[in-house]
Amino acid sequence: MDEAADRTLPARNGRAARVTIHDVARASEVSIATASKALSGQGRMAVATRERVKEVAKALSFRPNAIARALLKQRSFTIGLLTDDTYGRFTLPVMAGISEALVDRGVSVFLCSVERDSAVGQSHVDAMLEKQVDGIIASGKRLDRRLSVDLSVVDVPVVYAYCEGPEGSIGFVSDDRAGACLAVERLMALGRRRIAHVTGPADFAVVPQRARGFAEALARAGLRPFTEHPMVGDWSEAWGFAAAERLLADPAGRPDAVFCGNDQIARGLIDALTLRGVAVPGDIAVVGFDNWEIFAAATRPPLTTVDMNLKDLGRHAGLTLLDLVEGRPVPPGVRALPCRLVVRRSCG
Amino acid sequence: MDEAADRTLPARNGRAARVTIHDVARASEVSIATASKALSGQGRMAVATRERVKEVAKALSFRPNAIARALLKQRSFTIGLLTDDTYGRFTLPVMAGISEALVDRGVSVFLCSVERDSAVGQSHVDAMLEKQVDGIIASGKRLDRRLSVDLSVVDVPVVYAYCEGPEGSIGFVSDDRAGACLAVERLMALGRRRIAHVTGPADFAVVPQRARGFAEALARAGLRPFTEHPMVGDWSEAWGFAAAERLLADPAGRPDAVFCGNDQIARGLIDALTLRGVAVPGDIAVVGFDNWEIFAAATRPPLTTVDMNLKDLGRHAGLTLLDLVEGRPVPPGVRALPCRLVVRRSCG
DNA sequence: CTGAAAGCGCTTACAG
DNA sequence: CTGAAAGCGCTTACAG
Repeated sequence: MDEAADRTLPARNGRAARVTIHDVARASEVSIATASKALSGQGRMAVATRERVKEVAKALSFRPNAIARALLKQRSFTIGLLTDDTYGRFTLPVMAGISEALVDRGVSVFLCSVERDSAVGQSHVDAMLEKQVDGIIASGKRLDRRLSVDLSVVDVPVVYAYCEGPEGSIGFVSDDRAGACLAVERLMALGRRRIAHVTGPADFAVVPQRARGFAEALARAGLRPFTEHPMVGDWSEAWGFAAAERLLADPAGRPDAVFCGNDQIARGLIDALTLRGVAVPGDIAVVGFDNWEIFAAATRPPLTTVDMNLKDLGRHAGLTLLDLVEGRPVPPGVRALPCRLVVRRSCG
Repeated sequence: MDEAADRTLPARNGRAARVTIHDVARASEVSIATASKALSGQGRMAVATRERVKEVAKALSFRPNAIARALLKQRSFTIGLLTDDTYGRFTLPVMAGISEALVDRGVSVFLCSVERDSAVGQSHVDAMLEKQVDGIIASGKRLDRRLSVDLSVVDVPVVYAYCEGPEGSIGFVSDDRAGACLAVERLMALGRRRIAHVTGPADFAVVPQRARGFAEALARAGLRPFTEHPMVGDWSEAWGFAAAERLLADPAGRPDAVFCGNDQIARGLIDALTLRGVAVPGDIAVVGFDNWEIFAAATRPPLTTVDMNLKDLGRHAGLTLLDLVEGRPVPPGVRALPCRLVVRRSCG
């Protein structure tokens, strides 16, 4: 054993050769089959032998070669994560949730960004499949967009996270309609009755969803929206700023609250209100959507906003993919996961 | 061949069995050795045979098993990317650059976030090593912080990207001093002479670096800083806002330009100036640092700022790791990569 | 020009 | 209780 522990390892390309189960077996004076059984904890064997092998393995800093195991077991304990939003704000928490859920079960995550060019994206998917990923998670920055790569023919399980998938696939999205209800219910609970909705471009699926939650929550309370239709613009601070000015200019009177389609719009709107001497939340309460900390916390006053729980969404996607990989049945369909309201000072 | 192409593949766990080089060989009526040689493009062989094998492989959608190859070649074409900044703004472009540089060479990237808890982080590193990564890139959100895991004993090459490494390691950082010079030179070229520096906490390494660039550029032009010492606060809009008010209140007169330590500070400062009726860039020109689009482009007026070229930094780190993996010598040391100035309207 | 054999590092029935 | 053998899918000398 001592001899084994300090024998000089043969050089390999300038680096120390890895120590294999062969080395462990030799130093423990057992066969590699026995060494394997001892280390895996499987089967019955003399306790003394098992302990001895384990000690030797430790002394040699033996690290089992997962590649060899994967080849044998036809399971790599590796998944692929595709995203078309490397810079973005949405995929990041989703990724973190996926990673967190899987890394605990010994599964590692290949990250791969598929951008506009679908040929490049497809070749990345091919690379993942060659590396024998056990499954793939497709994630994106828009609920209503597909990735540019075709995953329908892939022969491993696929789960979609914050991303549109084909008919009959398994996916997770945030329940933006219900999230919008939370926001509006909060405003109403504070006594606000003249509530406007300033939001993003109507061709984003989330826009009508959030607008529906807004309208439904008001309707349940017997209220009508402050403007007949939601005020639609782009997702920018500039639009929020402009929307505020439009609202203030209306001779028909002002709203006492605004539910914004995202935090940037809310930020711009609050800035404009402040510049015009309108108190937030005193005169007009504001709620945003996204809980993008860097905006929500920096707004003056800090912004109450809807958080989509994207990390949780990622966790669900990861665990569900694991179910599929391990053969547990999962019914197809898209699950909408709940949002939560994060209360800060902008709504009183 | 036809028979092979449409034979039903044996089921494997409910899914289609993967087609192996065995299947290709059988359908092409050659040995697997020949099939391998045909597909790899290596060695001399009858052109007709090679073509036939290739066609069969295509017809069968043969996808070589990279795991088997990795086991044999002792090279996984996989690297590990560690970061302690899953949510953050810095690691993202770095990651994208790494990925981009490596994916083209057939190398896939395991993403792994190591947070506070170093025990968990270490176990992630172990998982990567068991999966036989060819090398590791450590990246972070601060140039002057180490990751919580110890990589000095790891037996694969390691490169540090926007992250502090141990003595004698190989790393890449941005040249913030030179970046600051760019900013100040621009302001001086526009005729500004009374230039202040409002920056972040002095215990961030980048703060003295940027301050040094600021001071050096001024000194070269025979100018002195508007305030004797840089104005130090935190990295927030709120601090920028407060700093503006302090500058305006000074009876000794106003600066005609401010170089800010980051874009958030610049944003807050510009907001405050605008509120007080000071024209940007007319009365006071402003330059930021980071080029965080979501701030820099949304500022009114849009912000001129220093971009650290982080994607490029990631690309360098990736390619350098590849050099090490493939045995090309790389001298140790930290390389500071150039920044670039992105000109928008805030500096005229 | 083509194929049989050995082997990468491991696990798993099966025999002794 | 322990070990010999087969095999995961591939590549690479080497022999024919």
